[in-house]
Amino acid sequence: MSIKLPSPSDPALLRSLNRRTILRTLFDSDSLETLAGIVKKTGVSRPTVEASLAELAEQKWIEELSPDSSGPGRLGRPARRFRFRNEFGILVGLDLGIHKILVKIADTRGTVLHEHVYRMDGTSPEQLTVGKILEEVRAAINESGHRGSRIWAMGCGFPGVVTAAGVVQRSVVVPHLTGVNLAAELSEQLNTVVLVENDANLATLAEHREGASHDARSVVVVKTGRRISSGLIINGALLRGHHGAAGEIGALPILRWAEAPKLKDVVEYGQALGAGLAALVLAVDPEAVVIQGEFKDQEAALLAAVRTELDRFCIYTPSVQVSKLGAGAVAAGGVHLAGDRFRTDVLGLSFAQ
Amino acid sequence: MSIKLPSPSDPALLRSLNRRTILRTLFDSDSLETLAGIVKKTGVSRPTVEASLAELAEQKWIEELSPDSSGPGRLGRPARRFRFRNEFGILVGLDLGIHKILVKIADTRGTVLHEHVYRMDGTSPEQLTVGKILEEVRAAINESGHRGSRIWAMGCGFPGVVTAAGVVQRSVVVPHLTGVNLAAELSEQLNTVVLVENDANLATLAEHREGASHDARSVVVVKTGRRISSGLIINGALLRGHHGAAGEIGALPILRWAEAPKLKDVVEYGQALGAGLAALVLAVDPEAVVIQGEFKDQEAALLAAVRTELDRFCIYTPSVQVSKLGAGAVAAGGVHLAGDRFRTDVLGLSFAQ
DNA sequence: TCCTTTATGCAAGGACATTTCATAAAGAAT
DNA sequence: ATTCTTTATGAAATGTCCTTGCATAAAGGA
Repeated sequence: MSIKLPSPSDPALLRSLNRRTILRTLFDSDSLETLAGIVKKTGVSRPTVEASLAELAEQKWIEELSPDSSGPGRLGRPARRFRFRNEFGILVGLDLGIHKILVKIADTRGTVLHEHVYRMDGTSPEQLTVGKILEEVRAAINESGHRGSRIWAMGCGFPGVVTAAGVVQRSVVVPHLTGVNLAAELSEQLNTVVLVENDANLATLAEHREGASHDARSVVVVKTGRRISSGLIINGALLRGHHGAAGEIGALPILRWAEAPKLKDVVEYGQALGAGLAALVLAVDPEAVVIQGEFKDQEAALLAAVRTELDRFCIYTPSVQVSKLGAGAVAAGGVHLAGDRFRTDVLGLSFAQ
Repeated sequence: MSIKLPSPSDPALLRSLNRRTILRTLFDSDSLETLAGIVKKTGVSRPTVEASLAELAEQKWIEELSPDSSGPGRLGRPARRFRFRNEFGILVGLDLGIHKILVKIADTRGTVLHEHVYRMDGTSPEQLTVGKILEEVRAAINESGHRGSRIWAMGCGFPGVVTAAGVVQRSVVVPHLTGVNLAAELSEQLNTVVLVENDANLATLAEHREGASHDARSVVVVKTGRRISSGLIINGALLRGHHGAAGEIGALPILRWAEAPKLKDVVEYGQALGAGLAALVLAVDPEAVVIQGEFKDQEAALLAAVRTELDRFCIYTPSVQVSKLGAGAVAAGGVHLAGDRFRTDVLGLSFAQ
């Protein structure tokens, strides 16, 4: 699936590296790029850029558009223009739960093109099967008009502990899936890379990429509700933990009593939350803390209570915010996970210094 | 200081990359390597290896030894033999405290060649100045017989919070150094890269590299004593935190009361420690927990108490051990930090897939 | 002394990248 | 309409680096 690089002993490595650089330049650029523009941006010589563009166009990664000579101050011979074909394949983000299966279809840049949801009443968790998941994913793809498109990667949020390989280790809400290799089964049927991750962790990833803590290097995200859990971003990357169980702080007594919060007690709740988080904040020293949950007009009071408590215990109190992401956070995180994989595989990581 | 790589548009990149591969092969190999052996190991063609070896020898990174034809089953023309000149420069590890300044001098592989200690009674912390530090480091280098050698990097453990750039942010034990840019001042005088890090964090690094949790991907290390603090290894790397204050869990009430533990109360102490660590273990899901401190024959009782408490709260209880590293842990961590920098700069990171 | 084995020396050939000079296509000026 | 200026493309020459393949060197064993 991933695109391999030749070894350093093969001169073809240079061509591959340059092709990547150029593809990445087009990927990163919102507007169109001209040949001469790429030469200037990358510092690579024109003949090389030209050859790479030809190869990339042949492989359908990019396409050449007709030259544009319109516009006022445009002097000289019109430049050849190119664009990244972000519709070349798709990414899938998936939120698996007992109340809904939510599927997001995105282009390779991560822009969501279509959303599809299948709702359940939550009383029959055994409805959630590999077959049902496949059915809804395929329905979503068909609705989006991408039947037959290549799926570059799929990121799935699952309510439970999942190993790095994608095997369900344990789940309180859907115990019948324990032991199932979700990643392998979905991967085989959909013929793509499937990444399965704890749902709270995926929501954390979404928070980091497009939410309140956008681009902070290290973030603690706390999900409140029936059960409290958390997720950690460390150095810009999601922390999975040794068993894939990082973030499961719901078992803590200090936080457990606060289940099912009443809005009247929001200050008390905030105090408990702050005290519970203090250990984590002191240990990790994050840049930001984000709280996910429904607080309506009590938001300010909650934040104040949490901040006060953190101030009491911590050396450095991070920024504390309430999440603005809604019910689509987990699936959005799935799209990000898939997009990360796509960029790693296809565009390559930054060059090792 | 660091060795830069040409851009991918320069064919010389290949040569640099191959030179690195070959240098790393010699660095990683304990015994001597022959030319033909390197060819087989790396897969690079012989003429290329030959050219790279010649360049590396010219730059004094490696040296050629006389061919060795002795030995029983050694048939054929004797191979040319090469070795990495691990004495080409040195690494320095430093432990700065109010009771001692400990300096470790190591070769570029991280093997400690010499230790030097300057003891203080702890009552006059203002003794610890940049000038005094320099004096002891220079004394250590001279004693080790490496006067004039190039220092590739120095890693310093400091009792306080230090920014990533090396500026002392706060320190309870040596408050007079607050605001001092330790890294910059030492770097200028010693003409080398200086990395300053919290001392507990450096001890954590040492624990990860040569201690009880050797090579675990994620580790929580707890330092007990007058003041409790911790360090985290995440994905094999030390967690600094946004302000460089990661691990300062000593401010927690649940842990604070346990200061100055009496050995009689070791079970009670272990329970408090386990309860305090539970939040961290649940959040991070580490592979191992290591406890540093003096417990003598009470060790087993302490471990049992901590484990019991962790079992009560956690989903997955990590392995819990007591540290075997002694008073030299911080300086050892400094050597590792310096060694990491050396390997990154000189040998390069693994090639980005 | 000759054969086998292991290793080095050297030349030929191919892939890439860069620089340089010539040509093409547009707007602006005469 | 023609010419000039600007911007961009086309194509050839040159050099670096790597690999393959053949010849040579240096050891032990028969």
